[in-house]
Amino acid sequence: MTSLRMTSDLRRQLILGAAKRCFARHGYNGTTTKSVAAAAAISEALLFKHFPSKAALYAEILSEECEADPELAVLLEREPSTATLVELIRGMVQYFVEIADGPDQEEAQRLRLMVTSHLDDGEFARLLYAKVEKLIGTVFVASLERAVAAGDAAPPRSEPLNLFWFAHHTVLTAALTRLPATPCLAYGKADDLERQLCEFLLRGIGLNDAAIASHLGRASTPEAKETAIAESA
Amino acid sequence: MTSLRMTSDLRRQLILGAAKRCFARHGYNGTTTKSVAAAAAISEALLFKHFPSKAALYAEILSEECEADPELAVLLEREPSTATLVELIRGMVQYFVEIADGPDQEEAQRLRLMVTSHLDDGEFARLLYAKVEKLIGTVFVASLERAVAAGDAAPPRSEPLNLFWFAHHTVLTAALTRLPATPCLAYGKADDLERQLCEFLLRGIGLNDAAIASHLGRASTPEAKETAIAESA
DNA sequence: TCAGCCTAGGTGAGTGCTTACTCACCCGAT
DNA sequence: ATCGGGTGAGTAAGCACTCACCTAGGCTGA
Repeated sequence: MTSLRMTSDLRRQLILGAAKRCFARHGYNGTTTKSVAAAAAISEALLFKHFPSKAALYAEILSEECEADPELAVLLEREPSTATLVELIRGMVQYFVEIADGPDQEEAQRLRLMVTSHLDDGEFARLLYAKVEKLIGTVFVASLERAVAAGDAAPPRSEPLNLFWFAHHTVLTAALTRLPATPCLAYGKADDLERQLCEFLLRGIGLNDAAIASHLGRASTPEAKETAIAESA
Repeated sequence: MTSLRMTSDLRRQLILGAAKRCFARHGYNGTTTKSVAAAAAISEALLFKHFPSKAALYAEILSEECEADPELAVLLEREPSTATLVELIRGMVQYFVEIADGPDQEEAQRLRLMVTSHLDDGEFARLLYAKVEKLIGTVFVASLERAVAAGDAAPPRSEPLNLFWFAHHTVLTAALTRLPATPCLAYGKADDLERQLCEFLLRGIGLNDAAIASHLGRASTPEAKETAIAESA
């Protein structure tokens, strides 16, 4: 094994990256420290110089994975409105639908960790749900209120935040079905799965068809998105 | 280890039951043949007299788990209608919501197997999805058509079957969040989570609020269900 | 009737292999 | 010369799986 010398911090990051890939693909029990060391192109001994145990390595990955997406922050800044609500759902759908065919599989790993947490004690999932709720929940609820006030949506008879979670649930499983090499569901070979999901979710949330059509019809390109944002202000 | 003598078939079933519990709770890699033997109150050697390998035991559980629910068959017999559609969704929601606090945890095990399959090669999930589609899909699509014809639902702009899967996705994750000992989401401490889910899903499918209110408002007891069925005929 | 044995349910004590983890040691740069 | 990055060769425990053996009972045949 001939590997270059490097700083401790960089090595740590390389190990974490390799371990993340391994744990996400094979789960905690299905991953061996030997395979992680091989993926990081180092010896097993060096791995244990950086992390005291396999469990500690796993725990560090989980806590690191809790950090928020920077691109999400953009949505937070937006004025609450029907357009923001639609954009929020569309962004969520897009994110989850594209998880499977992401190039680096990083988002797929996050999904795998999230799901395995549900099968375990659920602690990681609770942490992540809480973070998402703090980040997106408020924008969602405020935007829904505005949409109701503007006559774009029916007043919700449910806890508004739950509507967000229901939508989240839908796209999470949709992404899950596309995780294996051969997808679990074909969705009628739909090429516009994204649009179908958006319509379903927005209807479920309570938006009327006119609002959905007007806000969802356009804005498929970033430029168009900007236009929609400008119009909504 | 003092265990009674018994027939080979009965012993097989006891082992399968114990193994199902183990695999569902800890996954394939997390389950040891020793723990399965202990759960079945027999020696490990006897286990291997009945099943040639751990993998074969797991495979048999998966194929056995593919069998359909008998109670589902009732819904198949019903005349397609808006009421049937609502009942279908309500039944599905009820089934998934009650998974977590089922007494024997048998349904929770099925959910766990289903989800772990998605993280693996997805083969078991594909089988089960295909079976569900054959059983419920036709009734769902036919009922949705009737609902549209009756003016209860907007004509779907999506593949109708996908609407069913979207609804299925939602409740699947909802059940998943309630699988750990402490639920991953509180849903605003909702006691009427079932109703909120039904409304969200039926709206998403395209039913108008009047139809939802009239079909969902009543029929919370079996007797009322019968009434609704009779009225829908 | 009953010794004798034969079979099928059942097990304790392993087998070889893999796992997480350790330790004595190496080497290049300061 | 020393110190931190790096390793080969372990170790003890745990894994899936096996084998020689045990024992209760049913069925012979004399």
